[in-house]
Order: sequence, then structure tokens, then C-alpha cells
Amino acid sequence: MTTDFSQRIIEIIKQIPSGKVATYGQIAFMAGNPMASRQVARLLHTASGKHNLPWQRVINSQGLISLKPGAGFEQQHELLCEEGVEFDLRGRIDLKLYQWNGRTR
DNA sequence: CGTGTGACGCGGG
DNA sequence: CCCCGCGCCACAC
Repeated sequence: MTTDFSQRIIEIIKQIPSGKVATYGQIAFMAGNPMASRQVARLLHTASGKHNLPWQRVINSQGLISLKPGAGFEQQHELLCEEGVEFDLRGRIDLKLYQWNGRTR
């Protein structure tokens, strides 16, 4: 049985617009638990496909993809590129430009 | 029930 | 920039 918290996280992620990204901490904060960024990550890892979530739009606070090469990194990079998100030479995303403010949707 | 681990975050050296 | 440590939460052993 999914908890309300989990459900909220799902809903929030669903709201992230294409071309924008959000951080784990940001989502946890919006869901009501600023310290549950880990839970957010875990939830994504497990139920990303079950809810048709744009999991690729969730990255860490450094603007980096938290997945390791060969474990989804490429796919996430691909999907984001298709949405217009750009990466710098170090594979980092400029949050100033692409981070979802939580209002636009 | 203690311990380790992880798609995390933040502060410090 | 890198490496470490600590805090937090859920889960597998």
C-alpha cells in the first residue's frame, strides 16, 4: 500500500514540465518532508515505470545525473536532450536555467 | 534488532 | 575539484 507521502511524490513528479528538471531535495521539500530526498530516490528507482513518471527529470542538487554509466545514465541523458535540456562538458545541467520552479507546469 | 547500503544533501578541509 | 563525515529515511540481511 502506497503511503500518502509516496503518492504526493508521484503527483509532484508528474507535474514537472518537459524541458525542466527538479532535484530530489526539492521534491522531498514540496512533498512535505525536506529530509526525505533519499526516499524520493528510492521511490523513483522502484516505481518509476508503474506510474509513467518522467523520472528522467529528477536529478541531484549538483545538477548531475545520479545514475552510473551503464545503469540508466545514457537513457536519462538521451531523454533530457530530447526535451531540450542541455549539459555542459562535465555532463552537468545548469539549474539556473532548467530547474523547475514548482509553479510553472 | 543491529548493520550495511543507496537514483540524496550539506558543510568542511 | 576531490574526498570525508554526518544526518535522514526505507529496506535487505
